[in-house]
Amino acid sequence: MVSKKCKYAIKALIYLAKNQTRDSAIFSSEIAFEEDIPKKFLETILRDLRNSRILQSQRGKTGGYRLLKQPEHIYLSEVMRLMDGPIALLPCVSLNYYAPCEGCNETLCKLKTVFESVRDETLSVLGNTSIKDLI
Amino acid sequence: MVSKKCKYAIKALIYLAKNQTRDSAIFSSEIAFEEDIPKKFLETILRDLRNSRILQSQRGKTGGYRLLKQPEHIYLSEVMRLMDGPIALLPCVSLNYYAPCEGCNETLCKLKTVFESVRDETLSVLGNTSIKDLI
DNA sequence: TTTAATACCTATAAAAAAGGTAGGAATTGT
DNA sequence: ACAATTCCTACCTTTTTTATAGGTATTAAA
Repeated sequence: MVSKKCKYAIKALIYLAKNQTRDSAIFSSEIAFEEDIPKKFLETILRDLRNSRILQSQRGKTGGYRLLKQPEHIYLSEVMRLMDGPIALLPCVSLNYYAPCEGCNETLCKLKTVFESVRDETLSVLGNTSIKDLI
Repeated sequence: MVSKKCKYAIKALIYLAKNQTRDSAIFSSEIAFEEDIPKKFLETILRDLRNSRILQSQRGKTGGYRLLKQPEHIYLSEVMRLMDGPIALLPCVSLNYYAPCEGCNETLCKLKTVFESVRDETLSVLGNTSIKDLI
């Protein structure tokens, strides 16, 4: 399941994308109020998005957040990986968070090929859907 | 991610399928030992599988477990739903565990259609892979 | 230079879920 | 009667999720 944190991140990104044309940066408090997201929780989410160069931030009295990447280049797969970790359902088939299965012969394990298929099908959707598509 | 509980269930089912031809039922202790699954934990898993008519059990000294459904009719989607709940990544697109999204207009929400696609693609794999396919 | 409003940072905490155990009751073939 | 099993309820521990508290650093404007 997609976590609340991840849903909040997507909502915030959509909000920022819709209000991109504004002159000033957008306060986290505004996003929190408009999208009904706990303020302090949202701050940690926006910081993560800034750290991975999806947003840029400005400090001080007239500070706030802006998109750094354009909405059409922010894919759901990227946001979900950032917030929730792997897309894959097994660590041993994860592209970005690979970890070996304990006590399972990967060359013989037939589960592996099944969950590689699931991963590929899932990524073909999430890797082709951007924030722009959600507006 | 698939939980350990679910992996244990799949392993146990594969073990039972491989040893189907035996005269006697198979002890949970044997499965636990052979597949390296905590014994007491496995008992609760086998009970769930029996309650949903995938296994049948026999009590007493010569008791044990047997498959009730044939391996080719036990699909991963069924086992995963039983162990981990919904396949879908959002409650509002779950076929078997539907729950409305709070504070999200479902008719307008574009996330919904995206995650319906993910669900359908995932089910097309998991709903067509049986325990027999994993042996 | 003060002030006020913001982003930023670290630590903490409450709630839920995952993973597993304990102890014994009920059942059944020998 | 006995031994070995399934079955059942309750509990426990650790990890993850979902936040909150309290303050520091930064910046524009008064």
